[in-house]
Amino acid sequence: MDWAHELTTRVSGPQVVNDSKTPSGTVHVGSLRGPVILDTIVRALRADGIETTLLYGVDDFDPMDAQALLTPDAVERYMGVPLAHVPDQAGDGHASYARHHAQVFIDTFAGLGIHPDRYYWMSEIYPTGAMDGYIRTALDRAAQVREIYRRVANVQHPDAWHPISVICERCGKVGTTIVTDWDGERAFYECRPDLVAWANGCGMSGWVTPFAGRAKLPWNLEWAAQWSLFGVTIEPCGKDLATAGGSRDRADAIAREVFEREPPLKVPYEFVNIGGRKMSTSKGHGAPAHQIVEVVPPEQLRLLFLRPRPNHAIDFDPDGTDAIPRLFDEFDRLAAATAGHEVKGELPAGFESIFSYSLRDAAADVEAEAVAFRPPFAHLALLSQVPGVDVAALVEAEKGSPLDDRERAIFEQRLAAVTGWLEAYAPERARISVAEEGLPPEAAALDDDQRAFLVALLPAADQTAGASNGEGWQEAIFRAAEARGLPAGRAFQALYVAFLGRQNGPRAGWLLASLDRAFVARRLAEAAATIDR
RNA sequence: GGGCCCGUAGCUCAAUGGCAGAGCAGCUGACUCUUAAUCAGCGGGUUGAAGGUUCAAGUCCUUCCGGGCUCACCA
Repeated sequence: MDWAHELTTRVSGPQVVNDSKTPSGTVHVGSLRGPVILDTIVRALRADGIETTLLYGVDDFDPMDAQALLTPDAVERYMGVPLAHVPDQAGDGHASYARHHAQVFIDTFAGLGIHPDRYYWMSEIYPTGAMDGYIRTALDRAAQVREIYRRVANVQHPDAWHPISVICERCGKVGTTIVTDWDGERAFYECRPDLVAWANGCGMSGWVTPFAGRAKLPWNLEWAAQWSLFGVTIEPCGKDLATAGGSRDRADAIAREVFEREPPLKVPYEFVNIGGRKMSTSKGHGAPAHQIVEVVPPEQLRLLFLRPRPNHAIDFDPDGTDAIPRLFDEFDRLAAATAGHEVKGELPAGFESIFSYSLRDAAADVEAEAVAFRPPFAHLALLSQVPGVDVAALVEAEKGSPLDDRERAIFEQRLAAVTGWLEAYAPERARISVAEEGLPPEAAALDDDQRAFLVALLPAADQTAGASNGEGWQEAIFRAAEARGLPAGRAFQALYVAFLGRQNGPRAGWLLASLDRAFVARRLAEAAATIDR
């Protein structure tokens, strides 16, 4: 967490933190690292008393370029059109395609406790004329812009190329137009059928005044213009943009040389890998991104993203591993430490900050959150697998007092996470299943004392006089073990082996209480009778 | 080809240039009511390799090996 506070020592005066995103498709979990870093920086700045504004841009004036997300009949008409001018394909009431997809990530951010002071929409900014000064400067200095592209990015545009994309007056596309002349007030553009492979221009050409929303700066220039327009002082960016000669380098050079303003402090960050590989929903790495959000609540997801330094790639492999339970455990450990409890092992520097920045609510009472009761994930996973058990009651029993409202919310969130984890990610060893078909082969290894114990337990399975609930069974188990002089641990082990085929399991009393009584009696007798070796 | 990151215990990761450490897993033991919990203890390393700087290198420099991501049209 030191990384965020280190950052605060490198700046002075009020800060404007900015990021932006093109609302062209769905949000995947890896793309949430940037926003979490952004939000963490803002919280750290404010914690150090630095006046900070968080801006988030919606680049909805960018051309539509994702064919797969358009209905087939809309492809020819809308590919290349500004996202804000494409109708909502989902037909669920949004004003445009851009509004629909932007809403998805705005909602996702809110779910993670990320609340920019202002979302700005480029489709609204351009028509106000706010960008006109930058458009004019860029066109006046077109030769300089071309030189920067060549020098910084090794991109050679034709001499007639100008850094502006006009929105075609006839077909409305912005991705297909090229400006080849500029007379100081008007730009000459052509809407070419073959300018880009993914969209077809209509062939229109003509002179147009490229202001007030009739044209759009290319991304690198638009980025630099945003910095000047909003006075941005800090802006993180992913490694795809941060690479040498990449988008950020070009925008930096344009900011300095064309718009004559020092670019904001750059915070490059690495991506998130699944099992050491690029995140993929189709390559069998087993971690469809949207599923992770269902299983990892906001606080744990924030922790995952903000704990490592931004320039470290995160390797997160939830599939068949205990990565998710450990994430919860680490969160709980940080909570305990923040609450002032003794915890095992070393604590990272600034662990209180890591904990408080992981909380969804930036204004949360950190102390109250830290002391709130949180049932351990793995334990909950076991309890939840025993049919007929009142998990909430057991959790309250563990706590020793009723859960308050906040604790109940945490519990329910965790129970949902546990359920999702068991369904989608949990390793086999975490799953409990009763061997209903027959006695597990492992029962052959039971010794005489254990068999005697099982016999002694038989009366508890009696239809009328037997144990009636989990607690009754639990008591019967201890009594039977004591009567045979068997240590409780070995008694429980005998039961787990007989019913689950494994050395351990969830609370045995409740497990047995959940099963059919005749079945329990039969199984106890079978296991007790097994011939040893 | 350019750039970035990584390589330290079985796994995930720490270590202002100053005695290589945690968590989890593992092993051993304790436990008459949370039994995958809890408590106590143990083992585990040529820090990818080679050179260099230094009183001192996991850390800084050079080269190499390996892994990964990313850019190279647009955004």
